[in-house]
Amino acid sequence: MATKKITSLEVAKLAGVSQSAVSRVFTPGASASKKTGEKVRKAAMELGYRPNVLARSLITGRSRIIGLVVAHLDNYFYPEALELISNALQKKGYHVLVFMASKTSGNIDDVVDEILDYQVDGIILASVAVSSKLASRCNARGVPVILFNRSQDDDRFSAITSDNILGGQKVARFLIAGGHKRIGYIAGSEDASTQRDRETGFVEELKQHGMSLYAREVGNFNVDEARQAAHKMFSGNKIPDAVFVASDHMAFAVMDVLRFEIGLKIPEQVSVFGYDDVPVSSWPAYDLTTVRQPANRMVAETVSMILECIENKKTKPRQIKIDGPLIMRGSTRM
Amino acid sequence: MATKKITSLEVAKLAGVSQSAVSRVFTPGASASKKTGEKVRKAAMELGYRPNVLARSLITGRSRIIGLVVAHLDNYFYPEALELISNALQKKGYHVLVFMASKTSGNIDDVVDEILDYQVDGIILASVAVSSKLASRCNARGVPVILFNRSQDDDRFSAITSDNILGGQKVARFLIAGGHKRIGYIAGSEDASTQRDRETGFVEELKQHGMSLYAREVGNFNVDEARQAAHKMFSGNKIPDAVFVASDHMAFAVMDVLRFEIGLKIPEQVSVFGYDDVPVSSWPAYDLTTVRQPANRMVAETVSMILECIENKKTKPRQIKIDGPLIMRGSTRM
DNA sequence: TATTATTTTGCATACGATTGCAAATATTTC
DNA sequence: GAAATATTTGCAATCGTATGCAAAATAATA
Repeated sequence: MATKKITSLEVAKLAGVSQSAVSRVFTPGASASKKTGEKVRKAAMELGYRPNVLARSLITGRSRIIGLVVAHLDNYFYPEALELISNALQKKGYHVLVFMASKTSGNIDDVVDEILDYQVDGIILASVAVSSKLASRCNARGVPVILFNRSQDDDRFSAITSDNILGGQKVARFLIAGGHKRIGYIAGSEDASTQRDRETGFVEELKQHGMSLYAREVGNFNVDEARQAAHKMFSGNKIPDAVFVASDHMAFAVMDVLRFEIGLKIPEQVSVFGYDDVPVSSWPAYDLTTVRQPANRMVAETVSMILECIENKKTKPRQIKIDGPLIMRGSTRM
Repeated sequence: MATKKITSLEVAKLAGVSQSAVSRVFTPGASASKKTGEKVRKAAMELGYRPNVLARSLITGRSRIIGLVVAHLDNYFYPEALELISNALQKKGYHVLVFMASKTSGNIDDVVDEILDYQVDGIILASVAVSSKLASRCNARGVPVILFNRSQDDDRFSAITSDNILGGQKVARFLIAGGHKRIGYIAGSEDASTQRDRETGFVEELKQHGMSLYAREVGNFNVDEARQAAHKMFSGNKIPDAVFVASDHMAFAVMDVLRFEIGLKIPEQVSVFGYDDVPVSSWPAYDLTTVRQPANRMVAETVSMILECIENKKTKPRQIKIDGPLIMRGSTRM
């Protein structure tokens, strides 16, 4: 097998120019005459030459790689986000190095270290929390970090989320307007900002109307735990007439338990409200009323923010909240 | 902002050794005395030094990056596979650079060129077909390419799939044994090997029993088209009593149409059979009988295969088919 | 202790590109 | 056509690390 590497030097020889000329032809914005441009391009084509991105990165200090840490790929909000992020970055000439945080959840810091080893130009953390040690390490290296769908008090990071507090409020208003009197809540992971904000907005709006949570269980953004939570919440004789579930993904499990195990009619006996608006929510089998997290806008903000930080190192971190609409479907009565 | 890069040279100075010593300490299998090892590690820790993977790759010629091209992330088989692949490779010290093929479907070749620019050690193509031009380009560079969940006649690639022909056969046998007389099929993309094989096995087994397809429509592995296909297949007065859908993802759409738009009972009036066994299939709302694609075993084979190819360049490409069990649930009558 | 075998270490080069600088060309202006 | 300006080009250094080679240090053997 002819595993020879084609370098710019060989192209240069064939084209009868210097190696630097070849480099310039392939470097946007460098000066090269039309004539050499053609000669070089022809020779490159002939040899199948393409610049070595790694070598280029070494000298420019920019790898055009973005590290993406993602957990919870089982929540279908994330595959969608991943696809959007990757596509958007690809369009800007960047590429995504993925790191899974799910199985290695304990040691996010190690994961980030590995990412930094690749000299990434930036890091996107999707639904992942970060230690402050790690924060300063990234800061020291001048690598911008953006939190996606998670926020954090640490103001060294930018964070893009939907407006979870407002979302929670909207859900409360909607359920109250629908005449529900016994409203339950199934929480996500207590340490997630999304969980906290959704619950805060929800509970405070209930309070505004002189109400409070009728029941509360924790599902940890996990299908099995959500299932158990539903069982607990609906096993006694004092059951809610509505339940707000902190994510669609959990809401599906809850609906299944209510319908097929407890035997309750949705929405006649219980209204179920989700959060995310993943594709499955619109499928007739669930037809779940939910709050849309506008993935495309969140991704657009994330990408433009990280590129801005890369271009201009002194960009101040910002926290962006994007409002998402209520999507009314059949799992709630009005 | 103290954006200074810590290089091996600085560590060397602090530790009072040569730069090569530092390099050796961080290169597994290189000779360094215990004493210098300690000195270097201490200095490195103090400065927060970590080797630059890119610089290392430049000289070793191995980047420890695997390029992964993936389409159809909306089919939940793939997020799962992606997670498994990434985790498995991470464990072996490799990392995954993702490329989306969905939106840029026309120009897979360009995508692969971009991948090669990063000097990846190998490429995994998930449900993506490849031109032979591209094949030879990868071959010329000595970069192994593995097809995941897709096979191809071109014997320059290894391919890992489930045993789709056998799977199709099993489905046919099961449906026949269940006493179904009018059996329909909703196909995936005609150009996908998975689609072809599933259909081939299915139809041939029907033939073995003196039967043939009662109806056939194409869903192209796409929810909307599957929906339309279901409408077409079940709109006349000659409707099937069973339908095999080439993927779970499409099968959900078909079930929704049958139940909520046509008004048929599953499985009393129609049996629905899927393929993949994605997590949603086991959810009670669908409870879909299906053929499991053993993602974990497929991934294990894929990863060990690609690592083998990387270690030993002259490994011959192989086509591996992995048998998957029938998962019997409530969407089919026996 | 002297001698040989083994490890460890530093020097210098290489990987494949980019880029500042100065020389060489090409272009414009008078 | 000569002088002044602008553009192209090649040379050489550089990015941060790995590694062959020979010298130095250490360990093993007699």
